Amino acid sequence: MARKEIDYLSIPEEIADSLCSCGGVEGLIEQLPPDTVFAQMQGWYQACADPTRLKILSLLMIQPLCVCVIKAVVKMADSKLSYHLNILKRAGMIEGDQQGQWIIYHITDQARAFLEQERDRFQRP
Amino acid sequence: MARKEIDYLSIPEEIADSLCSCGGVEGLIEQLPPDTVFAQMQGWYQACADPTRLKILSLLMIQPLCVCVIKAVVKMADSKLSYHLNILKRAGMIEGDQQGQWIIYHITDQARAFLEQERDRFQRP
DNA sequence: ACAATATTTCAAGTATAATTGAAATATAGT
DNA sequence: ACTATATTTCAATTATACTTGAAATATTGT
Repeated sequence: MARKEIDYLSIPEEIADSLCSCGGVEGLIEQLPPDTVFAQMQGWYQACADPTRLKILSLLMIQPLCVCVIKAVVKMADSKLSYHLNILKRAGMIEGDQQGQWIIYHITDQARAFLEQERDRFQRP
Repeated sequence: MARKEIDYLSIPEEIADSLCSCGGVEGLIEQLPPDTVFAQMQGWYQACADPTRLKILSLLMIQPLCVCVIKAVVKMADSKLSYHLNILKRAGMIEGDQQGQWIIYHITDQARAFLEQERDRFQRP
């Protein structure tokens, strides 16, 4: 029955063979995680898909910082920086605590673990 | 000298202290990777920032597949699928080999390593 | 050479994300 | 209460990414 399904697709033999042994197209689909997982992952990577935000995360790996210091490093308008901070916050990558007049951002454990893993992949030739 | 720099920013004491001991704003900047690294990372995560593309990668983790089988799984128009395949290809996450009439895509080692790491982070509650 | 299938490319339209500058909020010090 | 500083929010614009359908390319079999 999986065979029928594969036949009418007309595909190369090698692919057909291994496809058969994993249940055809239906078998492949069953092996995939549910779409909710892809949606979650997409959100996380989207938050990382910006050089400014990656720099901010990298910065907060060093130590927690208030917005004005982050701003002094990344050199951009307040509102722009705030926009990016908010995206990182919504993604669960940073958290901010009001301390007097200032808001001090720190990186979350999740994000720190992720970036430590990723550091090796991107910072070694 | 780092002290002066920090003073005129007006920041909370705790931050100022640790900032001082790491060379002020200049010290922070020096600890960051060069911008080229952030650009590279950005490209990679951007390629991952789409549920369709994540599904395709997930699929190719199982076995190499021709476009028509991928299409049977993700259920979308040829041109749309081709667009996403091209993005993954440009990012160095998949490669395609013409085999007769078909093009068979496989995931690259880099992408496989990345997704194996990431699987743990997203597939365990 | 021709027809059929697989895949990509292109141009136009639509949707989403990023930037900008002004206005709003919050806190601290006077 | 008033001023100054820090940060965020908002609405409008601009830029980028995604989608669509038609046309182009490439390969195979006749």
